[in-house]
Amino acid sequence: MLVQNSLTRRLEEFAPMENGEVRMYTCGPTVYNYAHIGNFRAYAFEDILRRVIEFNGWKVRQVMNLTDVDDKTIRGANAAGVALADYTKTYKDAFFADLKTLNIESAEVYPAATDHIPEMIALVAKLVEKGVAYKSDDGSVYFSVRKFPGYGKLAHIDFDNQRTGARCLGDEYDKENVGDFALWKAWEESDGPVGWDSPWGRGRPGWHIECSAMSMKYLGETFDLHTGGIDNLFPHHENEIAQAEAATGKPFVKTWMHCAHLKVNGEKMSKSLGNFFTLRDLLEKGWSGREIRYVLINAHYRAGLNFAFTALEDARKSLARIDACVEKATDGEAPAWALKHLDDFTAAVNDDLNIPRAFAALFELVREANSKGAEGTLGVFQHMDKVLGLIFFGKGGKEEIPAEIQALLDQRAEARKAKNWAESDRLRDAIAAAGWLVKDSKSGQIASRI
RNA sequence: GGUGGGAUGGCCGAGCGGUUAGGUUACGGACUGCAAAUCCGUCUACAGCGGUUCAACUCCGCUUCCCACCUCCA
Repeated sequence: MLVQNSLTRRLEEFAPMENGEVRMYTCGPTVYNYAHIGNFRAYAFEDILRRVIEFNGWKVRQVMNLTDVDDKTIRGANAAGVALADYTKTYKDAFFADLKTLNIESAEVYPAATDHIPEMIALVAKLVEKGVAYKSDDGSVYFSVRKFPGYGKLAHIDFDNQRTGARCLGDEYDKENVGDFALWKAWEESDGPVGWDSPWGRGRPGWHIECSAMSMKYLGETFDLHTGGIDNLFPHHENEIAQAEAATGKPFVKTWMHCAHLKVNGEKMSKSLGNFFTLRDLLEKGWSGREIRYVLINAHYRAGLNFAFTALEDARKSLARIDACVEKATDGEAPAWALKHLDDFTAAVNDDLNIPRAFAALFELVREANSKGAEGTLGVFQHMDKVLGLIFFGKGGKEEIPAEIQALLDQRAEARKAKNWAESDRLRDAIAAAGWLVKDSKSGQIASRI
């Protein structure tokens, strides 16, 4: 299995570091709102990643954090006048429901930041002890990036040659260096009831510290894989490395992977452009999780993905074609040509998760099964679906044919037997008007909901 | 200004120094009483301009445009 490591910017052979089990950390949602489809592109990518790892016969121990304390969650909770935990619970629940909708496999652990404050305080304390972090006058604790050689190795940024961005100049924090980031933030008026006691006074953790603390708690000080959206590469992941490695003196993560952003109709998704969609928005428009999943995974994860409604339409038709073929597929020994397509499929997913190429192999299988017969191909479809997770997922079981439709079908069968084509066509139109499509096959009429 | 990633046929979207990606659409054919489905075929695709090469969509340079990151957005 070959994957691109963001750390080296190279394709590398990937295998578990120990015991055939991959320890993987994926940055999860900040639960202050319903997640949008751009967020879900990242989770879908991570789902594909873990499925391909499993496809290769390895086990996965995945940890996905829930950021339930930060500026946005605090602001939202205080504005709504509810406790932080109550406020975030709504969005935690929604997030898990959405993962189910998209058939994203569950991680083994979903640690919430607020359940791990002691671990974070301990890590910050260790960094202070080691002299790479300092307390400022306002009671916040900052990480001193100058004290960590190699800061910038993930983002490949040379900080000695960086000009100070305009955004930093107005910074009111009491930092020694503009690049220093908060490990612990002193309590402020706007935090309201949110806060925890610490050796540095009341406050709350900085954003980055939760991932370092929780990943090491559940996966160890060095683990296999860490992923997220490309925007997390810097500063978030860079800072995670700094925190973890400065504390332990050991390499934090072997392989980092990042997926590109999603655009909508060629533009950046934003509320002002009116092209901002949550998963729920799309479901309301009548698209299924299965169709959305198809669009989200049918582009290489490192390439920008253009989310368009025409792509959803294409997905719907493509899935219908797959369904029709799978319907005919049977158990038994797979023909050689089907196994050839499975080989192509396997090679594609192991080549840095090339899912579009994997789909091509799937469609070659469909086409050949349609022309040569689908006997014995079921197992191949099932095998491919271990990675894709949409061939057998959410197909929407066959709808029961209502009695009045069945009556029309029976009449039509009679008319056809008598070769009364005019009557047959009239009945077909009548059935269509009632919302059902009739197809005539060798084995008789097949009716399906339009 | 710095850094990174892009521009592929009507649309979506892979890819490689020379051989069909795939999906979807449109058109034609086979099949069908007619449809539908299915199969087969077709549509001067590689942003522009130079260069390297026997050969470039694929490598190099320049130009145009797009996206991302540059200190808490997947």
